Amino acid sequence: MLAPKIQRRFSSLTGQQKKIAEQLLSLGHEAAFFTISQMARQFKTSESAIVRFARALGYGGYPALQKELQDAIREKLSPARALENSMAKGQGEDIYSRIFEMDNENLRKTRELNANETIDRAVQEITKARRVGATGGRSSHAVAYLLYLLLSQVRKDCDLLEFTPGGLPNQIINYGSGDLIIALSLPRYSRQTLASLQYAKKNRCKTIAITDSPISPIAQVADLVLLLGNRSSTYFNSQASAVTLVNCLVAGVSYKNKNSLETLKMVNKLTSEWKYHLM
Amino acid sequence: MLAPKIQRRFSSLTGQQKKIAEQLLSLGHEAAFFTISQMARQFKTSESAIVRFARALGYGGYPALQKELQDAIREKLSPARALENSMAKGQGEDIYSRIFEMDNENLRKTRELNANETIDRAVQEITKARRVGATGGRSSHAVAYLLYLLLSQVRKDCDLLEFTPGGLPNQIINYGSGDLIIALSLPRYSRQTLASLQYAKKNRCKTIAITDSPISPIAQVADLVLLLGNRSSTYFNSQASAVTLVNCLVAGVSYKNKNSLETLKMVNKLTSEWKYHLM
DNA sequence: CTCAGGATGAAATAAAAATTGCATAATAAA
DNA sequence: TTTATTATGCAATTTTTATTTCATCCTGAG
Repeated sequence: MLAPKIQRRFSSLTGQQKKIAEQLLSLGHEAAFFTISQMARQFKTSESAIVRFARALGYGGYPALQKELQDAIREKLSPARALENSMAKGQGEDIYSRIFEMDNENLRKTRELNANETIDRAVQEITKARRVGATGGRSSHAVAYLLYLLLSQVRKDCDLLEFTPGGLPNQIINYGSGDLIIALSLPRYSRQTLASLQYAKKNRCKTIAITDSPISPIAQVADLVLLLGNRSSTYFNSQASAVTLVNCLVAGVSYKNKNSLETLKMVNKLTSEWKYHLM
Repeated sequence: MLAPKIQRRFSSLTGQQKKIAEQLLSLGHEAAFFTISQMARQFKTSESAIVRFARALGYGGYPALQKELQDAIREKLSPARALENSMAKGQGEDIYSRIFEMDNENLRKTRELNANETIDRAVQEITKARRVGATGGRSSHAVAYLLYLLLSQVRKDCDLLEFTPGGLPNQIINYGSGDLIIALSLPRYSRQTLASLQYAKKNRCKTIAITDSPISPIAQVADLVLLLGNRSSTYFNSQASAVTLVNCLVAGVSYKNKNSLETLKMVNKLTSEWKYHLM
C-alpha cells in the first residue's frame, strides 16, 4: 500500500519529495499509468526527483512504485473484490457498509425533500434576520453548534442557544420580532427544543425547524420546515445529512452577499494554500 | 473503444490475430498492465504478432492500443466523473446541488479510504482504553462533541477536550498510558489540536487521528489514522463524512459489546416508539 | 505434389523509458 | 557573510520496451 508508506516516511522526505507525495496522493489512481516524464511534467519537477522519491519510499525504482499504483487499481476492480464488497462476510452486510449506505441514502432523500426554493427561503430569512439563534438538544446540539460556528463567519449577531439545567436557553429572552431561531430536532425529540420554539414564537420571533418529518413536534410549530432523510441502522440518529443541509444554508447566505464566482475562486486559492499548514 | 473495433474488423483478421482478440476480450482490464512481451507470453504468441494485431485494428502501434485499455479503466474508476464535469462548468449547476453531490462523493471516498479492518482497529482501541477523549478545533469541534456524546452512551469515562484560551485542554493532563485521545482535524489545521496530540503521545497516551490526508500534521503524529474524503465546494470543510465515520465508530463499539442482532431489534422497537413523542 | 503468397516468430534494430552523473542552486551551519 | 552540505534538474547513459527484418512455416491453388 502506498499511502501508509508515504505516511510513515513523510517527515524524512525532502521538500520537493513532499510536494510529489501530496500531488500523488491527491491524484490517486490517475497516476497509475504515467511514465516518469509524464509525472515529472504533471508535478512540475524533474524525472530524477521522481526516481529519488520512489527510492526514498523504499521502492527499488520508479517501476516498482508504479506497480504498486497499478496493483491498487487491479485490487479495486477485480471481480472477487466487487463480490466481497457488495456481499457480506458471513450473513448480512457488515455494519460499517450499512452505515455508509444508509447515510448515502439519507443524503439523497434530503436533497429530494428540500427544493431549492425552500432552502432559498430559509437563506433569505437568515439573511434578513437581525439576530440568528441556533438550538438543538442532545446530538442535534452538535449540529446546532456547527451551524452557529459557520454562520458566524458570514454574518454577525449569531448565537448558540444552550439549555440551562431544566430550562430554556438564557439568551432566548432577547429574541423577538425581527429575529430568527433555527431549531434542530430528531427523535427522540427534546422537550426543551420544542419549548424554546414555542416561547420564541409567542414573542413574534421567526422560526425554522430542521427535523425528520412534517409532523414532528417542532415542524408543527415552525414557520418554515427543512426536512432530513433520517433512517438509521443504529439506535441513534445520523446527523450527517443535517450537516450537509447546514452547509447549504451557510453557503447560501454567503453567496447571497458576495459574487459567487469570485468567492469560489478565492476558495480554491485559499484551500490550496492551507494544505498541510497549521493555522 | 476497443470491443467495437474488434467486432468490426474481426472477420478480416488472421487466425493468430483472432486468437489474440478473443483472449484480449476475455482478459478484460487485466491486459492494460501488460508490456508487449508479457502479453505475448500470456497469449502464447510472439511480440510481432501483438504489434501486427494492434495495427490491424487501426492503432498506430501497441502503445496506442494499450492507452485505449488504460483509458477504459480510468473511465470505470471515475464515478466522480459527473461531478468533475459539473464542477468544470463552474456555475452551471446550482450551489445546493453541488454541495449535496460533493458530500455524496466525500462519503463514497471515505468508505473507500477506510477498510473495515482499520475501523475495527479504532473500535478496539476505543473499547479497551481506560479513558477516551475527543478533541477538535473550530468546526471539527462540533464533530468531536458529537463523538463524545455518542460514545458516552456506550462506554464510561469519555471526555470532550476543549481548548483553554491559548493553551491545551485542561483535562489532558489526566491522560496517559492506557488512555486514548481521538483528534479531528481538517484544513486549516488547528495548532492546538496538534499540540494536544503531541502532548498526549509524550505521556504514552494512544492517539487516533481523523483527518483528510495521511500526511496532514496530525496524521503524522497519531498511532492510527482514519481518513476523510473532504473536497469542498465552499470555503469551509464539510463535516458530513466525519459524522458518518463517527457513527461507524460508535456503532462498532456498541456492537462489540452486545449481541448485534439483538441490539438492532431493540433499536427498531425503540425508534418506532419514539416517533413523534417528546422525551 | 509443388510452389506462390501470406502468416508467423526469433532475433536485430529502433524507440522510449528509467536511471545516474554532474554541475548548479538552495539551505543550513559557522 | 562564508562555507559545507544537501537538494535539484539537466543531460548523458543504461535499461527496458516496441518495432522491423528476415528466415521459416503453413495453406491452398494449380
